[in-house]
Amino acid sequence: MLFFFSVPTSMSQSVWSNSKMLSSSNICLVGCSAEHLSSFQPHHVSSDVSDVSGTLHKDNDYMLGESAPHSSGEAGSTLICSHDRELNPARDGTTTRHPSPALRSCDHHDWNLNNGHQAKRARVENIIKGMTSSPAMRCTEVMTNQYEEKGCMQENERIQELPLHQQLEGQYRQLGQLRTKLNHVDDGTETTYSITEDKYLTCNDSPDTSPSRDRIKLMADVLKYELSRAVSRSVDYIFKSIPLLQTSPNHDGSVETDLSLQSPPSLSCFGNPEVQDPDVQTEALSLVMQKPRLETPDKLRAHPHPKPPVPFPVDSTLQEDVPPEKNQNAVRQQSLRYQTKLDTHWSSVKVRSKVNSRSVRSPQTHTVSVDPVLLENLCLPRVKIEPDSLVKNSLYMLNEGLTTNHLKKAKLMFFYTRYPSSLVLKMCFHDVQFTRCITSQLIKWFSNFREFYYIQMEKFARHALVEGVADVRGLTVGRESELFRALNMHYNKANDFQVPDRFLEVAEITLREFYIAISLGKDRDPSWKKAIYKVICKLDSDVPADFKSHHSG
DNA sequence: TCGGCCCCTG
DNA sequence: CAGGGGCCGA
Repeated sequence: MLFFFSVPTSMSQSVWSNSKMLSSSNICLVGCSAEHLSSFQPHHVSSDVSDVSGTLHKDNDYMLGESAPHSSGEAGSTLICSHDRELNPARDGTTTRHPSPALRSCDHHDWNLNNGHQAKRARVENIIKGMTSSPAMRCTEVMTNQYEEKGCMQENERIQELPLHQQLEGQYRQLGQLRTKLNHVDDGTETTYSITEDKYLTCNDSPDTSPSRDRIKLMADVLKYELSRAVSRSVDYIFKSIPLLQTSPNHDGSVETDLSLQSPPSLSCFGNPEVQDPDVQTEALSLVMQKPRLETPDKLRAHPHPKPPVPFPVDSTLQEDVPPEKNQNAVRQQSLRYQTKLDTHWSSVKVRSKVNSRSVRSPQTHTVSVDPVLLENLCLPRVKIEPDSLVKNSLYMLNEGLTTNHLKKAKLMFFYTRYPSSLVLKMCFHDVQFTRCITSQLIKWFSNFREFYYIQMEKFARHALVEGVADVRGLTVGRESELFRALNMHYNKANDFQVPDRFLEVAEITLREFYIAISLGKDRDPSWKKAIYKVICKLDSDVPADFKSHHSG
């Protein structure tokens, strides 16, 4: 049963600060179907549905009674607000990003640096700039770097003299070559680069069309790939160049290195707080950073890169002239070096607050002082390296961060659970190494999902009131309703997932809760939504076993 | 103090 | 979607 209690406004104003006052008016919607709410008519009720005692616990006990199958109720569903187009602001995803003027500025690199050290610095600066500039800029720079590495300078210069759209065309032609090269490199391996996915391979290269969304996607994917590689090289560079850069003998004959204090200007963002706010930089890095990507022996053989353009010191044991067996050992050894260094830092990392995120000089000798906050923000999972499995599946090992597939999966999970417990998250995302960073990101995702969900609910509820919907029974959520379409577009954009009926019921309940609350004028209370959250959090369903199986997507 | 959540902002 | 601030309960 659903009970309504009359609660003075003055009480509802303070319910969250004095939660015990309303403990007797606890309204439990567990097992409450939409029909219970359907009898509600705002003009008949002078009550308050606030139950705000306690917090929105995500304990599993709110699942009780929720796993029973529910009738769809679809037959009776009516189309609510379907005539209202302005409720749904354009979110069709067709927005085309206009080519940034930055696309033209490919020529700011000074690739004529006649000295290897300067070239390295220039390269690092370009990468850092690429991390902080616009996506289009980054993409162009990455592409530029790629082709300059391949001796395509002349082609780029020719392109830059063309009108903008022709520049893009030209770059896409080059992109096609890059794509071919990447496909060749990735032959026979299952990688995370969406560039190798079929749908991107179908990208046509018709020269007379403006840049299509597929092409932008393709560019973005190349960007991701290249950024990932570049950052990987950066980490490698840091680790490998520290002794070269900063080794200074101590009085006792030991060697002390400190990147944070003496890093070269081009690497200042990794440790020099005076040049760039470390938080800003780590923020940017956290968006693009993946685990240092180790190239497999196959890749190394298939990609005999010319040495000069490689800006970062390459482990000599990984050069292409090394026999494959040795390369495997080299990969293993390099991975172990990463692991050792990362573990060294992780074990000594004490999470510090933002205001204390400056690099600190390690008091120990024989250690390297890399800002632990940087490492923390890099979302570098602790790598458990199994030597035997390393060579077999190094790519899997390197792909422990959250991917777009994980995001898609999380969105689909939202159809079942709006407030997943960390246990559920761990069960459903068991293919990722759970660090605090990963956990926080997943929680944040669901927080964002809820935010969108409740915003839609409030919007449609308010519109129903404006439209003069007098009876809450007139508020239903069917698969054809605008509200469901908006939600489905957000969480199931590809529309390739059968949304459970239960979600429609929960959505309907939520919509009615908002409608009731607004009609009662409860939205004058700044915390009026919390009562609704309290109700909705009890309506989570169990996530199907499929989500807990071994494939993430 | 910490984690979780909401809210706001970009 | 991510970052950050504020709030609250454990």
